Amino acid sequence: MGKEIPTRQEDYSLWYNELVKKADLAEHSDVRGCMIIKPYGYSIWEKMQQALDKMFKDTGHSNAYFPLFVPKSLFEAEEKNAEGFAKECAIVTHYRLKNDPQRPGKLMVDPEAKLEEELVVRPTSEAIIWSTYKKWIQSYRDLPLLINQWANVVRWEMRTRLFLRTSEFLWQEGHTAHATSDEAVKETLQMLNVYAAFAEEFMAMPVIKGRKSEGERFPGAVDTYCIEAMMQDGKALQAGTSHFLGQNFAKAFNVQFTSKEGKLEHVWGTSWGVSTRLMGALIMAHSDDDGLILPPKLAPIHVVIVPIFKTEEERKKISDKVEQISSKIREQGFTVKYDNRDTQKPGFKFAEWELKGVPVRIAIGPRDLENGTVEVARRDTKEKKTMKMDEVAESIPALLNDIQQNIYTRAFKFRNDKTSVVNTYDELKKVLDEKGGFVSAHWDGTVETETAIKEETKATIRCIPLDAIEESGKCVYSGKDSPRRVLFARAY
RNA sequence: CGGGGUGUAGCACAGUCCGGUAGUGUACCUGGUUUGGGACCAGGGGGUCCCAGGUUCGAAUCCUGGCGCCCCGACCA
Repeated sequence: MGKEIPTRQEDYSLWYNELVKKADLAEHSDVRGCMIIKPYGYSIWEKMQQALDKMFKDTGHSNAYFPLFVPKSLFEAEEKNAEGFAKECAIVTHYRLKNDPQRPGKLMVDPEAKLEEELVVRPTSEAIIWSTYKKWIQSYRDLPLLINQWANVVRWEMRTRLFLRTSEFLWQEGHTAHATSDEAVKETLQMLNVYAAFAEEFMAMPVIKGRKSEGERFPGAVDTYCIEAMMQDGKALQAGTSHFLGQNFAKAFNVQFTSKEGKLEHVWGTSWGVSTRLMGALIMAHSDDDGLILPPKLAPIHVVIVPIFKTEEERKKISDKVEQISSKIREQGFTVKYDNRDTQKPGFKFAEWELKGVPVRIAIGPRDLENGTVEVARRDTKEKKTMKMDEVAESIPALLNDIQQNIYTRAFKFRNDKTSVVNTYDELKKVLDEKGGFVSAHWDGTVETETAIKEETKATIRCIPLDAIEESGKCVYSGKDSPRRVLFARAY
């Protein structure tokens, strides 16, 4: 990229778009607000999927798939949910096109093929899934029902941004049903913890676990929990949510079961999801002015090997050595890319793989052949060192581990630096304007105060941290009593 | 939907005020020299100048009307 990470919001947006494009991750589609995820970008998403999917299975969940279309009447059943999404729904009204008599060779919607009932393209699947759960659940023996779906959803947002907010996006949505409220709450928190663990261990991105305020709650949920991350421009990003639905959907869709005691009761629900937005989080959490930096645990390519050669003979000699090194690295469970293209120069390749965020690069040239060495460069610090050729392969696991740790620590420090504690409204405004980041402040717990602060400062309550200390204070806005601090930030 | 910007080669842009039939960089192709941090030289291919209509001998350029995209806002579990 060759530029400093910009601080102005507008410049940061352009910088972000350029990075996404140059690192070969994704591009805007000609289709309104949609995104084309390119093979390299998709391979990172696949790594995320694999890691998450394993965590879901380890906690007892199974995958299933439900329809893309939700009949409008089903969609309406849970009123708050329907209302919350109504403004951003794509709707199918017809099922056929026909030749346009006015314009030869063109097609038009066949007015005779109007659907009796419109189909909503799912913005989320609660409705279609709970209408199915009604059929699947009769007895406490059918519970808990622990299901996850990998799918695409459509939300017709006013304004879109690559990965962070697109009209169509890929995600996973878990939907569970339980016999008791306690069990459902436990599930909600368990999945929140799964998300936090994924963000921290795999994405090397520290997150704050918390509960959403009433104003930010998922429509139809009793309680919404989230993980919040801090991006390098000082804005917060909601990286995942887990909802305790109470009996709202069970009642809306009449999902009842007979308990051990023989009583008919409504089940208790949860839903939780993360999306390709995590890709945006990954990019904005770690990139530098040379491009993307990938945590080794999500990198599709762990090590890239670049040969430096003048003659065909040299290339062959290097290739033989590379063969030995890369097979030793692969044996340890890592992926190696040998970039032996003779169409690009080494310097070009160095820059290209750095842009794509490959954690480790090994360069081998004639000088190394002579000395029995290689040059090893790490992406996170751009540090280079010369190593013995026959020792490099076994040093890789520790190096990758170190990179994973280092970028986590770096992001953690950054977030801490960007977290402020304030006690007055003036301080809150000042910090938001000058420093950004999370601001910890007392809040009286009312929607009115939250809305007023949002309107005046553009900052929202990101969450009420789960580990917030109980301390009595005065709301920075209203001066009323507050039992604990909450986190404010401007957010994506 | 408001404010601002923009639409010309795959990409990034100049040319538009002042009308004369399209250019630069990069990428691409060919040949040669190169190769330890984004190579160099020479040659070459590539365009409905967003769309529609109008003015004019002649429109990328002027006029009218559409549309798209970008950034900021509004919106955003």
